[in-house]
Formats: sequence, C-alpha cells, structure tokens
Amino acid sequence: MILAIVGPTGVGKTKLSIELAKIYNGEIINCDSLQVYRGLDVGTAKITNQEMEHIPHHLLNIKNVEETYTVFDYQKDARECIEQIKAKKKVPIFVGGTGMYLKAALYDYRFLEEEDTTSLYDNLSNEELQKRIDEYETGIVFDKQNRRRMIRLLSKLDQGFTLSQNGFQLLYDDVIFIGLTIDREILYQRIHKRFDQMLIPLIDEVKPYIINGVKTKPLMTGIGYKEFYAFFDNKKTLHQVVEECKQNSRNYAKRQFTWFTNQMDVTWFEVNYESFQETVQDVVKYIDSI
RNA sequence: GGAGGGAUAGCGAAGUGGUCAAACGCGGCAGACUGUAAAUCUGUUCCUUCGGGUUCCAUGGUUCAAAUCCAUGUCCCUCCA
Repeated sequence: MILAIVGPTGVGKTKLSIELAKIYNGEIINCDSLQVYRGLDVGTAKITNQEMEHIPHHLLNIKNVEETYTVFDYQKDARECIEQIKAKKKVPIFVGGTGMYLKAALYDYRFLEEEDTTSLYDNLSNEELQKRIDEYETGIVFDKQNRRRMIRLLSKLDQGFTLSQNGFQLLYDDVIFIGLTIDREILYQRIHKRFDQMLIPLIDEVKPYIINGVKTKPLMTGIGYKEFYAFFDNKKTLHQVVEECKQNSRNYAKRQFTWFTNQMDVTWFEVNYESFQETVQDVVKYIDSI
C-alpha cells in the first residue's frame, strides 16, 4: 500500500499524515516543492520535529536554497524512497501539495535526459518560438502564449527527441489517494489566520536572505518569500505585502484543487476541525474498506 | 458662503451623440499542465428560457439615436472665504 495525502495549502494534510503513519506503520515522503529546502520553515508551514512524533520523514530539508531541485530530481528520489520504505515492510505516505511532483513520482512520467539549453532561446519572440516548433510538424498541441513551455518543447525537439505520450499509467497498483477538502471560505479564513500568526517569525526567516541578496529559485518563487523583496526595497508597505501573500495563497489553493480533482483519482474527505479524530476515522474506514 | 472638479459593471479606470453591454487593469470563477510547478499559461466575468431584457448617481428634457448634450436635485473631492 502507498498512501498519498493531497489537498490545498492549509487544510491539515500534515496533521493527518502523522495520524495515518502511526496507524499504518508508515514513513512520510514529503511532496512539497519548497519543503525540500532547508531554512524555509515558517513560510512553508513545515512540520516541526516535535510534531513529527518520531515518524521518519523523507525528502524534507534535503537541499540548500542555493541548490536547484526540480521534478526530475524529485521523481528519482521519491521512487527510491518508496523502495526503501517498502523494503522495511512499512507504508510510504506521500504528503504535500505539489501535484506535479506526486504525479511524476507515481505515474509513468518519463522525463528526457536532455540538456538544459533553454537559455539559448531567450532572444526569440513568442511568434518565432511558435514558428520553429511548427516547423517540426509534430502535431503536438501547445500553448502559444506560454513562453516557458514553448522553450522547453523546442529545446527537446532541437535535441532530436521524439515526444511520445506517457504519464497516464500508475506505476504502483496499490496507491490510495486521500484528498482533504473544506468549504472554500473556511479554507481561506484558515489561510489568512495562519499567515497572520506566522508573520513575525516569517519576517525573521526571510530577512537574512533578502539582505544578503539571495535570489535563488525557491525564494523568488515561493509564496511568503518572493513578496517580501518589495517590502525590504521600500517599494511596498508591509500591509500590501501581507495582502499579496494571502491572495497568492488563495489562488494557489485554487490551483491545487484544480490539479488534484482533474489529474488524479482522489477520494475527498471534508475535514472536521472541531473533531479532527473523526476525519481521521473516516479516512481509516475508507482505507480499510479497500 | 464663493469657485472649480467628479459620480461608469465587485473595485480601479477609459469612453464625451450612433460601430457601447461599455476598452484596459485588478479581483472573482473555471481550466491547462511531462525538468522553475508555491511556477507558467488560458478562458470567462450585468441578467437571460439565448429570442431577448435591463444598465453608466436620480428625475425630467433635447434628439431618429444619449454613458455621452441641457435642466434640476443628491452625494463626494479640491481651492478661496
């Protein structure tokens, strides 16, 4: 059995993961693209050592913010974790909101051993990129506005790869997708509240990076991090930044719902915050019924 | 009290007689996703039984035709007292 706990930011995935790990003798595999980084704790709402309750966690705090880590790396690492955990006769439990990481790990997503040549295309306009892709006559449907994706695609074509369809098959036949959900308004309130509570420690966490001019990928893309650069540059007020963080979090949560409902076969459970144990029991009942 | 400026869709803001259900931005909603994925991008956003209906502060007027012109009123802003 492999468990995958998914859902939007702030629903309570972490809490559930510990409960399930205890019940099913599991080990947790982080599936959050930012929690892999050391030092990004507050802003990513990373689990604390105490909260872990001695449950082993994998792919958490494995990189420095200066290091680059992508789906490609995650796929390899996560699959290795699955094997290790299974070898111990324990249950791998994926927890996190990065849908694509999960899908790459569990499905037959095949990434190409390509060179990263994307920088070669910087000076081409979108129209030129589109034209060059069309010249290959692959019949591939692609988003003509999405520059980043077009560059990636063209880069592959230029390196002589023929692209085939894959990524629809689960590699493991015993995966159970557990989705945690809650009314949108309530979720947003939780997100806001959580952010307000983390604000002070978050500033302490972000400030050193910004002051030292660290502008690596996780800091420039992570919600709760990227927004603060404008504040320390005196371009925005703290209030503006806070609102921006909250809004980005809300939009992110929405995108997560979209991904998990449309990309995977998730069974959803509405969280009961008054009595979380009930939610846990509902999930356990479901898992045991399979 | 006097002089100006303004009221446009959820918000901001264009439009100053017809081609306006009204540009654009934000927000909202929905979606895509194969090496930056907390990223990147797309669609949609007055109501509708899809025939049409009702809008641009209010009321009245001019006109074949008004968000656009006129009158009055209401509210807001700036300046002078």
